[in-house]
Amino acid sequence: MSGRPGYKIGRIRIGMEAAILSAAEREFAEHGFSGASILRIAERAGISRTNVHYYYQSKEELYRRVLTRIVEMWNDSFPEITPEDDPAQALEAYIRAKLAFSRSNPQASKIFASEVLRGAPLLKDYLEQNHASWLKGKAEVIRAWIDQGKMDEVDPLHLIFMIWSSTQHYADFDVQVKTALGKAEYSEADFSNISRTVTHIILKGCGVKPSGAV
Amino acid sequence: MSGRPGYKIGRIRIGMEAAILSAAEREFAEHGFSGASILRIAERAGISRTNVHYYYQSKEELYRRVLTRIVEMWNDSFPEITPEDDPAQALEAYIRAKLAFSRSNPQASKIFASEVLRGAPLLKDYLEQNHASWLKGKAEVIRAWIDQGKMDEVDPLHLIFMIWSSTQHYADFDVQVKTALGKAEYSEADFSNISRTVTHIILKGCGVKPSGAV
DNA sequence: TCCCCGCTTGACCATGCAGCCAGCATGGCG
DNA sequence: CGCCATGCTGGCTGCATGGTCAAGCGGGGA
Repeated sequence: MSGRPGYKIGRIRIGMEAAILSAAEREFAEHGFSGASILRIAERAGISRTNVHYYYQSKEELYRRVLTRIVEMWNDSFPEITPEDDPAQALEAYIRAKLAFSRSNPQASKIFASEVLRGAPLLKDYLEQNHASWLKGKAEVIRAWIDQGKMDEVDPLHLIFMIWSSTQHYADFDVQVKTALGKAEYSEADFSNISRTVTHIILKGCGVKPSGAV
Repeated sequence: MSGRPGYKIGRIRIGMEAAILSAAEREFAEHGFSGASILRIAERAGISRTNVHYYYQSKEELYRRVLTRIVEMWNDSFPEITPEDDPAQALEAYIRAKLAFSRSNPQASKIFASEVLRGAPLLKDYLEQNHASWLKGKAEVIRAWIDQGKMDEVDPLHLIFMIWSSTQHYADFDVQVKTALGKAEYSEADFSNISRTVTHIILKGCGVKPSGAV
């Protein structure tokens, strides 16, 4: 606490917790909550099973930590939108950001999906409080754009869900998509393809002109 | 075997297997493969745990049966599309059908999603053989439409994925959506809203005119 | 009436897993 | 050099679960 701050106190702890969280993220993404095993998490992290319990008392506590971390990353990763924005630019930027997130954090996406799929017992609160009002905020901005005649009269909420689902899809259902593409991994070209197609359809579908550039 | 055919032989069996499959479908939809328990499946079906094993030797066998049933329903539920079709009508019909399926068979959707999410170990074969070529067929039709100038130049495969994901979303992520809507269940109005929004964005986004009707 | 066969069940077994505890290692600070 | 908090481990317990088996049940046909 004194001297070199944070030198001794939990120096190892910090590293271990990060390692465990990372291992847990992979494990939960591949097996879901009930399918995940603490033993495998330990093996992934290269430590003993008991040691996982030293840092996280219960499986659920560990899982909760993983979930909140994901939600935090989420909140930090997406651009704000305002009624004054140009819908074309704002939506395009948003789609790009969402897709980039699916690309760089596929596990996060999968864990979230798997949690919602099983009824979101541990995300109920978050969904009801933060997420619902977050969605409401976005929907109001889109509503404003519509009222300003900047875009077609579409249901804002369902537009958001369309963007959400079609970007999320490439992380959650990657096996299905990759099989269809006949590839083991996405290529750069695939991603620009996806980005172009989704952006094109969403923007044009909402009746907004693509931003000035080609 | 002789006499009144099918009278005695497995008369009960037929009913039991159906009851178990139905119970299993609900259980797997709510808990995924590893989270599902044969005991709970038995309780849902109102029979003893051992009796489930009498009809289905192993959990995996039961799960496989559920999966193949879903895939079969799938294959029967969606309209064919041909290069001669009007894209507007064909796509709209397709979206409607897909959405109707998500609505009436949310469990099927969820089970499929959950299986793909965990890497589709039991669907690999299906995905590689049937599903991939099915997608390819659809993509070729869309390609033809594009070449005929009936719609914009969009990547056919990703268009299909967009339709797929945005319709599937309302079954798989229903908790999230329902929370956002502030409802416990979808209403008729919600569904026509969804249908209208998705259809509008997809059709217009692809550059096809809505079919003759208003 | 009696027997056969499909159906049903309770008891049993093995396994994998989460969680706890008591004790051991270790490395930095006095 | 010795102390002690932090870190780490093996072993144990209890529980849920999948799966097997041998024995009972019951209804329809001979």
